Amino acid sequence: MAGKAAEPQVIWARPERTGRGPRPAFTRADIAAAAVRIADAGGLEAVSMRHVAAELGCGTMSLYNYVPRKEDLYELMIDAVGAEHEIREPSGDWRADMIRNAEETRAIMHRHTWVPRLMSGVYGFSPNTLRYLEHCLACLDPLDVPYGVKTELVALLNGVVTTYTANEIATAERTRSMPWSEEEENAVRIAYLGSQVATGAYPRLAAAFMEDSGPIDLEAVFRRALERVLDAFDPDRG
Amino acid sequence: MAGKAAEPQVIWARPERTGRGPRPAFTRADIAAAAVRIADAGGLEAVSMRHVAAELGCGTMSLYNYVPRKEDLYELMIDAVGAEHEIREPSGDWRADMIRNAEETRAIMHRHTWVPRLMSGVYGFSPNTLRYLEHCLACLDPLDVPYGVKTELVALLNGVVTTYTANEIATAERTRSMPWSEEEENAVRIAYLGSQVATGAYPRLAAAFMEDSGPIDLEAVFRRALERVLDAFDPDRG
DNA sequence: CCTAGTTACGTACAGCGTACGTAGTGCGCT
DNA sequence: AGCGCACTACGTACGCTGTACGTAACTAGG
Repeated sequence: MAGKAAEPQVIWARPERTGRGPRPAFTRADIAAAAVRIADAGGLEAVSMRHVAAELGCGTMSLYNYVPRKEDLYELMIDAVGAEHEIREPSGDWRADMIRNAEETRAIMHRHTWVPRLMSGVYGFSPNTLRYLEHCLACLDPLDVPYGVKTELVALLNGVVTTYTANEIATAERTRSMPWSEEEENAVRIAYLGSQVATGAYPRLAAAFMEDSGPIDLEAVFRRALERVLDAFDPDRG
Repeated sequence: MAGKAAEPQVIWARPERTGRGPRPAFTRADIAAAAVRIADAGGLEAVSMRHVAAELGCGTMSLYNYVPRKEDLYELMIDAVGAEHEIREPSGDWRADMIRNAEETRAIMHRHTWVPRLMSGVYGFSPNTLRYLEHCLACLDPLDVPYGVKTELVALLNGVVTTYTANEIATAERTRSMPWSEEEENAVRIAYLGSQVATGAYPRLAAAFMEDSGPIDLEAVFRRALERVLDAFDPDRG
């Protein structure tokens, strides 16, 4: 009735090549790599259909043969960085393996600081995501709980990794984009926080800031959070 | 040297009114409320400076007197929904109180589905955010650990709430924006997942899907995740 | 009272996603 | 073998975005 309609919305469900017509000049991997390159160099806002097309050396609208909507380009990008996970044989120590996975995810996100911003609103079942998920479950083979619990562990851990790393990146980028130095920015921030705290409305926040006002080791904070989550699933926790 | 420069980057650090010149026609709260109204009705992509100005009944560029950059408008929006947290006297049971806080955050996000997308990349020290943080610490008064641990608990819990709710919203919106029904979408999705799983490359994912393929209770999944996180901090855990 | 700093806002510009139309190409079917 | 159709390629154009800049009106501090 309504003309076209009813193609698969999810890019992974549509075949990369149908066999009819001229050979496509690029693969999805080519396109994803170009977009990733641009995002790494100029941030997520530099990723426009025009820029990606230019990077590939083709007309802007040609891109739409491969990527029906820009949102799908994002999906390709997430999948592309997912390929950077180094899948290795599980060691038998599920805690150590999961920590390694989490640290690797964090490293990937620090390498591609736009990833966390894309994580909300992405389908989540790209080939490399599935590959990584399967790998996590393999690492959890020694843990004797139902698969339902294992998937909850993976979801929880990934969530923590994403939010923690997103925060690290956000604060880092904020200070980077400043025309002034990091010290100045921190001074302004502390001054503001101090002025708020000084009103007496936030006594516990004030106490918390008093407790440790030195420079914080983000890596250590991250590690502690991981251990906490794993503790919650460890039957042998002491 | 370079002309202007060096105004506070963070909107909360600049005063709402300086005392000089004509009385401003709106407050920050007015602007935030207008933006929230638009986002609730038309999604985050409907929030443009022009739309917000029109909603307020003023010229587009007048908005820039109040909000130097669009990013700051987002900041106002996050603060505005933060006001929806109902701060009530802690009960003495920190687990119950924190679960209540988390459920309330989840409810707010479901009421304003654009919140999770804005959480990455926002400053995080708006007045209402500080208020909420202070409240969480107050709820944790009965827990006898250093403030450092308490703030880590709050951060971890908020992270979990955000990612879980973001996922719920993402899948819900995906099926809503379909021209076809939810059943059809699910059929396509299951068909795709099934085709992937059928390759034999993901045996554990296959097993996990076999284990429970019925409709899942998202609320219960969320609750379990909360309990897990709280377990990790509970000295009295059995 | 004067004047500097503010509010208000119209205009303008560069860039965005993408609908649409047209031309060329090569696989699959008859 | 060759027809036809589905595909690739891409230029043009439209409506929208954020916001720099200039101008006019206004008001509080010195």
